[in-house]
Formats: sequence, C-alpha cells, structure tokens
Amino acid sequence: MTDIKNKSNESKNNFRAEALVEDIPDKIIRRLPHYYIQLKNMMQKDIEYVSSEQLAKIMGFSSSLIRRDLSHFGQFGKKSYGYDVNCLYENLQLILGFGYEKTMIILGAGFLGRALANNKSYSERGYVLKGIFDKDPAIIGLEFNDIKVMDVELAPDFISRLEIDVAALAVPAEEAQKTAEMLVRAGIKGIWDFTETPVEVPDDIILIEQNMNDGLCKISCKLAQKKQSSR
Amino acid sequence: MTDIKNKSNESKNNFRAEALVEDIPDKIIRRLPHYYIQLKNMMQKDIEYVSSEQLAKIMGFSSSLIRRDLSHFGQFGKKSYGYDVNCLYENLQLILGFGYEKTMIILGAGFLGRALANNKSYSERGYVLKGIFDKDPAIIGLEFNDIKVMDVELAPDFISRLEIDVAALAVPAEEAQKTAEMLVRAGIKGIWDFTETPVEVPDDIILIEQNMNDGLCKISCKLAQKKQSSR
DNA sequence: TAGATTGTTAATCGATTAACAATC
DNA sequence: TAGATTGTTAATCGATTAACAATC
Repeated sequence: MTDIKNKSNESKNNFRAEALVEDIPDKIIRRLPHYYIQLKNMMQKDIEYVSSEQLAKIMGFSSSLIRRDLSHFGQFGKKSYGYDVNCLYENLQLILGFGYEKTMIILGAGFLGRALANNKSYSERGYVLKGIFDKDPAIIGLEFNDIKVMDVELAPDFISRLEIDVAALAVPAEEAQKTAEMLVRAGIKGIWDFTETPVEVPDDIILIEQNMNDGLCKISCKLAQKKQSSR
Repeated sequence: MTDIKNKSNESKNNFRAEALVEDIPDKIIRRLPHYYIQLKNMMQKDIEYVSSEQLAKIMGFSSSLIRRDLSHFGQFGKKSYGYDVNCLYENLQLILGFGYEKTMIILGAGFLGRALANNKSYSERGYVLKGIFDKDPAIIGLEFNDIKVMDVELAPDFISRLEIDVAALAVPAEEAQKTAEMLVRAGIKGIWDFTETPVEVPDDIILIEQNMNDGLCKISCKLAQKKQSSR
C-alpha cells in the first residue's frame, strides 16, 4: 500500500526517495544517470545547492523538464534555494539502485566478453563480476580481470546457488536464444544482451538490448541522406 | 499465390524511394532496419506480397504505424495487394544506404576494438573495414581480421587520403575527446562512439553514442524497483 | 520585504492510432 | 462486382514546455 497521503509529517526529512513509484517511464529513467553524473561533478567542486535552471544550462534540457522529472520521486528542492546537491545525489543513487550490490556474470569470453570483463564502469554502478563462462575448451581456464573462465555447463548451478542478478550475454547469435532460456530457468533477474538477434524472455525478466546493429544502421542512413542532399 | 502481378509496364516504376526527404525523425529511422530484416526473411521464404497488417502482427507494431512510416518515402504499396516484398526491400536498402560502400576504421585495439574488428555484421550493411589504429607499441603490428594494427599517428593522413567515412571510437575515456577532434580535423564523416564520456563534435558530423553505461543504469534502476515492490 | 525558485497545473507539441475514402 | 488494403486525414495519447501560485 502506498500511502502518499501523510506527506506533511515527513516533509522535513531529506532522504526518502519515494521511488515506490510503480512505473517510471523509460524516457525519465534514461535521464536519471545524467543528472547523477552532473551532481557528482558538483559535489567534487563543493557546490552545495543547484537550481533546476543551472542544471538545465549544463545539460541542455529545459528547467521544467528537470523539475518535473525529479518531482516523480518526491520533493527534493528548497524553494528559492534550489536542490541540495548532496541530498539529491544520494536520492538518485537510491532510485538508480547504485547503492546496493548487484551480482553479474558474463556469458561468452570472446573479445566482447573480455572487453566487458575489463570494464571498470560497472563496479561504479554497484555491480560485482562473479563469473565468466564459455563453451570453448580452449578458452575455459583463461583468466580475465582475475576471474577464470568456467565451462558454460556449470552456469545454471552457479547462477541459482549464488543468486546471480544479471547476465551479460556475449555469445554468438546462433546461441543467443538457447542461452537466454538457460539463464531464465536458472533464475537470472536481468539480461544485458549484446547479441544481434532479438531474444525472447518472459515479461518479468529485465531485458536490455545493447544492440550495436541499430547504431550502424543509423549512421548508414544518415550518410545516405547527406550524400543525397549534397547532390 | 499472388503472381497475377508481373504485368504493369515500367510506367508504374517500382524503384523510386523519395528519400530526398530532408529529415527523417529518429524514431522512424530506428524502425527501418527492423522492417528490412523482416522483409529479408520473407524474400527467403519466397513471399511476394505482404500487407501492413501481416507485418504488424510479426513485428508488434500497429499496421497504421507501418503504413505511415513507409509513406514518408513514397508510395510503395498496391491497394488490395499490400507491399511488393522485393520492391520494398530494395527501397529500404536505398533509404538505409546499405547499397553503397562505406569505409570504416577502428580507433583503439583493446578487447572492444578487436571485437569490432571480428564483427561480421557491418559487412552486411555495406561497411568495409580499412584500418585499425592504436598507440600502444605492443599492439601495433598485431593482426585482427587480416588487418594489421597501425600507429594512431598515421591515422590523420590515412583518413584524408582514403576519404574514410566512419570511425569506431574504442579508445579509453581519457583520450576520447582528443581522438574525436583528430578524426574531425582529418575529415571523418561519422563517429561510432563506444567511449563512456560524452564527446563533442561539430553539428555536421554524424555522432552515434553506443553508450553501454545507460544500459547498465537501466537494469540497476529496474532491479531496484523490483526489489522495492516485492517488499 | 523583495527576489528567487520550487512543485504543479495548463498549454503545446509530436508521435501513434483510428477511421475512412480511394481504388486495385 | 465485392473484398481487401493502401495512403492520408482526424482523433488520441503521451511527453515536453510554459506559466504561475506557493513559499523560503
């Protein structure tokens, strides 16, 4: 039960991201990390307060949009002062779920899988890499980022035993669907999909398509437009 | 089968993608490759005509949307028959610019750069990989996908001499902006950016951010929501 | 107090969907 | 002809922006 009614009492409290908000529109979710990054910068510069107008200038959004986005999660601002940088940062961290540990594995230890293994950015977001899996005997046993590649046969047990949250799917397209089904059966909660085929999973599994093909197509299309208009 | 049609003289020319259309909204561009893929499948199954309704079922869009999207580029359909699969495919190829050769180089031959070098999908989209560059002497000279890694110092001359269209930017974040500026000076037309910092380029340069961080943040946010709602 | 800035409501803009006349 | 399906116009939906009362 979300009793949003008794807001007046708690309204002094700074820390309370009402992120209970059932469904944050994807459009908003996409902007949140960018607010987060800006606020981090400001904290490092010891800026204590920032107005929606100032943020808007830096980020290229309208100040209305920023105020509206943030109002989805509670009332973080102080009238005539703006937003408390530190407080807003902490709340965004909560909303984005960076604050608590999420476990991750990588499926497929080709070059892409290895690139992911060496990527530092997810530890900043609260992800901890727990395992890397491949089916190629020549690759099993190699070590990347201090983690030994395991046989993919061992993955289902590994996932359910360690209650792994997220799997980065970096296997060849032919194996994408099969592997995804294995992950779902084993109890994975989210799949970060780098394959080039569309993968079908049940509705309750979080699926993020990190589709590289779309980017390539977009560039190609825009080059074609350019070529035509310059003729 | 509906082969009643190979009739009408070339007076009703099939090939004419009026893609002169100045600015195709990004929302539409993103859907075009998906139409393209479906049509390719249909060609392989020797399907000659497809209605917007049939396409809609397969792709999960509304038939209205499909008709509207396609109408941006000309009138490809035949009333009461639907769309000529082959004709529509060829036109989409034209609009998406897959038909003509685009040259590409890769900047940064770490694991990510190598993954890109081995990726087959861009040759299907008309891209030809012409070079790979890195600044690390230990990497220069290695070969990936039959292409030797060159010293990044040689890149500017290489780009302008061969009139390279697109550069995949897979260098460390610290070097992203500097490298992008070099690319622009050398005359690159598009940048496919895999770095994790925002890169600034002039307006006339096509910039596609293949941002992996956003995907990670989205999963994290959705996991946090799930966690909360299950409590 | 006067000025600043929020949170929110109303207006606008853009994208999707529904409806339908045209026509094969 | 009767049925099917387009291309396009009108209606709806959702997201962004403008405006402003509340208030620090």
